[in-house]
Amino acid sequence: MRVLVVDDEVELAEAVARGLRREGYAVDVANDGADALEKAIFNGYDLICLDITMPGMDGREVCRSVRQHPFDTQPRILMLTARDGIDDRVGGLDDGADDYLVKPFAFPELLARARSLLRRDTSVTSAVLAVGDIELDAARHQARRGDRLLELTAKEFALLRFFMSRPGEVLSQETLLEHVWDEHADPFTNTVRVTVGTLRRKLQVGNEAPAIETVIGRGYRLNES
Amino acid sequence: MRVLVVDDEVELAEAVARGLRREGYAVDVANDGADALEKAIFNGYDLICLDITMPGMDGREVCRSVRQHPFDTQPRILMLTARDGIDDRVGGLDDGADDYLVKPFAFPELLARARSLLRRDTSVTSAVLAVGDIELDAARHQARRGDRLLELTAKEFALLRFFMSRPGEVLSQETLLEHVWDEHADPFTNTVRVTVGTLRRKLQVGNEAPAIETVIGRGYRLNES
DNA sequence: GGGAGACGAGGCGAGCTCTGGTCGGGCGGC
DNA sequence: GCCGCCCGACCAGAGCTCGCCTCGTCTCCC
Repeated sequence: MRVLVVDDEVELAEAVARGLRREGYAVDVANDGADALEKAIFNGYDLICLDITMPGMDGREVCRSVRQHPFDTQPRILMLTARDGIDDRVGGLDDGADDYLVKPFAFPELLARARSLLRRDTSVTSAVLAVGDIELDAARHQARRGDRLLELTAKEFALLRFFMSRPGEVLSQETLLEHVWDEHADPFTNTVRVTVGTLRRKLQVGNEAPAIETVIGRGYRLNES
Repeated sequence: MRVLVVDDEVELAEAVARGLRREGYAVDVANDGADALEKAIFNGYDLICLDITMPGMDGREVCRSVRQHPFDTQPRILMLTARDGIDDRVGGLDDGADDYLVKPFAFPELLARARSLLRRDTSVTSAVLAVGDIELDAARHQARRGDRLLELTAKEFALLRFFMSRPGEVLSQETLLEHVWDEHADPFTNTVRVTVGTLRRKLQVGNEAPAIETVIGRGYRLNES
């Protein structure tokens, strides 16, 4: 899971980043709003921990801009606010933040919120994903290829969802590991290959070309047709 | 779609209203129970977002009054409750609310719930909920499977009702705990598993596939057929 | 041009972890 | 007291991961 930590207090941002890295997240840091926005758009994160009060472009502005950007999947945004003034908190949610945390906060609390946001079912945001003749309903935890209902495990389902959120793109094993597996995943594992393998087999129709194809040396790609 | 937002925190109510208007709803705001009730009766809404804790006439009271009014079509009611309050959510559902949202909530989540409530054709408000051959009469506190009357405890009943309000959806243990149990529930408890287990047994017919199925790693799902 | 080695990917099966199911005891409210 | 509810403990099984082997391709060397 990729996380961006944004705070103009350099020390604090670094401390939070260290803590998150210890938990196995891939973390980048930005110290002002402009930098944050650029990184957010360029890199694409799963979660952004965003301080509200910053000189120049403040957190709320960043939040609004991020929300206007046409990501395939919008990052979750966790606002960090110094005051617990209703204005800030409400304003933040109004700007499209998913949750907020009042400073000073206990680190485990941030962790808990982060986990909960990342786990939160995308049924909230989207109904049914479709790529070619593959359909995926997150709320029902059901996927089908044509008429055939697919029996997928949780991992396979998560993997398929990730592929379907980026159809046609080549996704490296590293990227998949980062986004679909959480925390502590061993970078030398072959579990990605195995899971891609079984998913591919479950998606197979007759002896058509497989929906997920291998791009040797680069990764895998879900065909859009 | 007409929506009424009720909250004594003026700022919060306005923020929610703005967000809903951006989505194309026609939104009115009330800041106390009496005003809310009057508007509800005179204007007739499709949805009421109703804060529970208000001075004077509180949300539950408003809810009960609305439910007693002979509308052609009853509005859906989405209760907003404070996490640290002592509000009994199960009791709240008894007052006739259709769903709950715990403050602080992510705005997209409110939107999603609103959409889902407005889409839903069978709601808790109708006298009898029915999914497949399972029927549940909220007013009488009775549930039956086919001809057989089910002997359910309060918890089991509340759980079944929640499942029946979201047929086909996969509901995580966390979600169930949040909606059916109150906020003091220990997040590490296994009471959800136990209660789902007994409910499942009571719903069992011969050796058919169970009505409530387990989606490992995700949660439980009430089959629609 | 042919063969061998290296490398990357796929397949299979075993072990382990972790989730979920069940049972029984104890606590608290009516 | 009784009943419903919660909790701890134990058990079973599914699913995840890993190691090892195979297969195919590319490259380098003879």
